[in-house]
Amino acid sequence: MTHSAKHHRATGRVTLHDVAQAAGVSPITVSRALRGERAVSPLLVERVLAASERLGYVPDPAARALASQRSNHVAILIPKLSNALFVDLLDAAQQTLRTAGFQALIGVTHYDDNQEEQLLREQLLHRPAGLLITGLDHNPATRLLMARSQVPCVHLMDLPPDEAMNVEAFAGMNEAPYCVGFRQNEAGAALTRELLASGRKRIAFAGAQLDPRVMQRLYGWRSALQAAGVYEPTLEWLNPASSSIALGGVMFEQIMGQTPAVDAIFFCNDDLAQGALLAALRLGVSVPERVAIAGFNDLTGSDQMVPPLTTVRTPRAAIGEAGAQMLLSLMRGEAPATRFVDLGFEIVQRGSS
Amino acid sequence: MTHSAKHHRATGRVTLHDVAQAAGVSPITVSRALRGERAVSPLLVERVLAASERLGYVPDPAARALASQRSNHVAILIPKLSNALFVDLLDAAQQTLRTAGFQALIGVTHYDDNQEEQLLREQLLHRPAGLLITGLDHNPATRLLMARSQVPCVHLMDLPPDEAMNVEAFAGMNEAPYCVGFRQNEAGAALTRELLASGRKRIAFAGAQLDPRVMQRLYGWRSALQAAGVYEPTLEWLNPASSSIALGGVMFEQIMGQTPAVDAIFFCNDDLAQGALLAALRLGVSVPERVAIAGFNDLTGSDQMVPPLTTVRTPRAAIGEAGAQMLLSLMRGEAPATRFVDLGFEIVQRGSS
DNA sequence: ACTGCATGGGATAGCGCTATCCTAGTGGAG
DNA sequence: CTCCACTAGGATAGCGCTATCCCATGCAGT
Repeated sequence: MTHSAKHHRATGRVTLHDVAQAAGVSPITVSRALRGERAVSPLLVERVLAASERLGYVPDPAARALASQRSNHVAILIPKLSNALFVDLLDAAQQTLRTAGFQALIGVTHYDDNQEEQLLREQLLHRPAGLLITGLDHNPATRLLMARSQVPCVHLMDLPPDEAMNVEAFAGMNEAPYCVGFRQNEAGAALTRELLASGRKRIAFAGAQLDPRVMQRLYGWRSALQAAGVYEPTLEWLNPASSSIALGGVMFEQIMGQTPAVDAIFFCNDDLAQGALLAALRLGVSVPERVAIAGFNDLTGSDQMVPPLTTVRTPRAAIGEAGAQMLLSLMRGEAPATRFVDLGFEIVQRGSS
Repeated sequence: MTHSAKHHRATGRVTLHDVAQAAGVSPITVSRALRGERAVSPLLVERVLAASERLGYVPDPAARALASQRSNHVAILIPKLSNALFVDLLDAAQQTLRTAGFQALIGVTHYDDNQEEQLLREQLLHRPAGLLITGLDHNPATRLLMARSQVPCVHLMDLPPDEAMNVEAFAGMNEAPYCVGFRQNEAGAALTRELLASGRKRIAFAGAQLDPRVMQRLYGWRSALQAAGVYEPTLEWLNPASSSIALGGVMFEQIMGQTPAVDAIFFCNDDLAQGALLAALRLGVSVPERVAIAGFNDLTGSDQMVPPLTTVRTPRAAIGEAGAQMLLSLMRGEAPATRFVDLGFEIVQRGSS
């Protein structure tokens, strides 16, 4: 067996070695030229690129991961796929990452802290180059995993509440997290103020799932009502079950049955509100005359409802994209100008209020 | 530096070596014991498992992939995340695979053959252990990639049309594909027959997206109408745009405006049908008196519509799970009893027809 | 001329695992 | 008693890449 025969790998794959031979340089130079690591003379870079192109060389992710202790995977953790919100988030993030050459590893936590921890543990085995995770609150074990793994991480959807923006609030952590989202509480308050401005006095809040973002919206609603002096605990309707169109109908009936004086209902998610509108149709309750209905997120179909649903348009796709972009820059070792990106929200006034 | 110091890896990771030393066996024996490959004496297996447990050993997927040329990834290709159908499929498949220790790599093709090919190419670099792909028709380059990669593959949602079940139809391929799905054309025909049985005579078909599955439903509808002798080409309404609630409304108006004699409309997907029901409410067209509406897939909310939507319940979650299970058995090297798994469908008669 | 040091290239040594071949020990058939 | 499969373990050699150290060169400072 000659020396050159040694380079005919059994797998038939075109390797760095092959490219190096073809370009007349050493393998490490090929590696550096292709990755843009360290300085390589332009002449050699060109020869390497040409050879690589000619042979159809594609780096092996597994070998890279093993040698460098870093893969081209990015772990994405979201709570549920049954909520269109997270699907949009995932879609945008995944798309952005792929364009930059990264593969998304998705994990669905089902709003379960232990599952989240378990998923993170599994995904960290793949030495992901980055991590996108929904929300800011995770159990201590999860936080420890994230910190110890040294994997750059961006939190999506949530921003820390204003009062926590100061340094002390992150005393427990080494450094403040990177977040892309919007202020859920402000959005909740803004929508509530809008309802108040239109003359509604007894505005109920109907929440399901009760994740931290729903609770933030609740706090926003509560503060707006309190500011107007019309807050009452009986206006809070919280149901830990999963948010769905069907549940919206059920909650609507419940609220109308038990609190007839209510003149508006703010549902924490559009699917609930859509279910409420359909239930109203079924029951012959006129919206918005008898009661105004408002939702959150401006999901598909909300503009088509009868009447069209007043809601808050949330920039979930933009959050997915911007979050991915921020992660990409972190993975390049850059320090983003700001740790908190607030993409805002928009009140969409429609016929239901 | 002593010999034993050699085993203190820089990364701090617990390796096969560490477990081997702790168990007093060779690394390869640990590898075999943990994987269940070849026979290892029960005594040693126990010692290895104990040591592995004690040290908290977790195999490195990248090293495994490099050495074995096979990763624990499974590539999943679906057309869109904006259609709840595929999200449900993905959710179930991903869940099932994860339980078996596999990581899903998702790829969204956007119904684009070239994107599909490109995505497959990228995912094959990761040497996935298996592949789940939506549909049966792919461009030749994609088929070639699949064939050459030797990666076990299961096709979801579609089944080959009956007449193609014989061997000749797969003459071009080495072997027939593995499929888990249901007969889209039969479902289309069955729903149409149901509408006919309820006395409807002029049943329009409204299709969007026009992927192969929609076309199959169209053929089913067409054959049922032809069998009843009431087929007319003007009853076909095909729109290549993406299926959505809004589009359903638009198509409804269009159909009612241009073909007043229509007494039923079969929409190829529930989102269209939901949009149509909402449009009917807005326009004051009474359903089902003036016109019956039927959809397909029984998506979320269809049962909550006013009136509730008649539709076809399709077993998409079951398809995702069964497809993943079939793939798992293929990856274990087993030969499933049958290449085609038909999970059927169910007509759901509701108020809209 | 000598030192200092930045620059661009390569040799070497793994990353952590598995495929493959090899060997020593077994037990039954002839 | 020999021979031969057959079993259970191990030694060896990579998989394809990158981290790390090393060396040759060139050029400014004294």
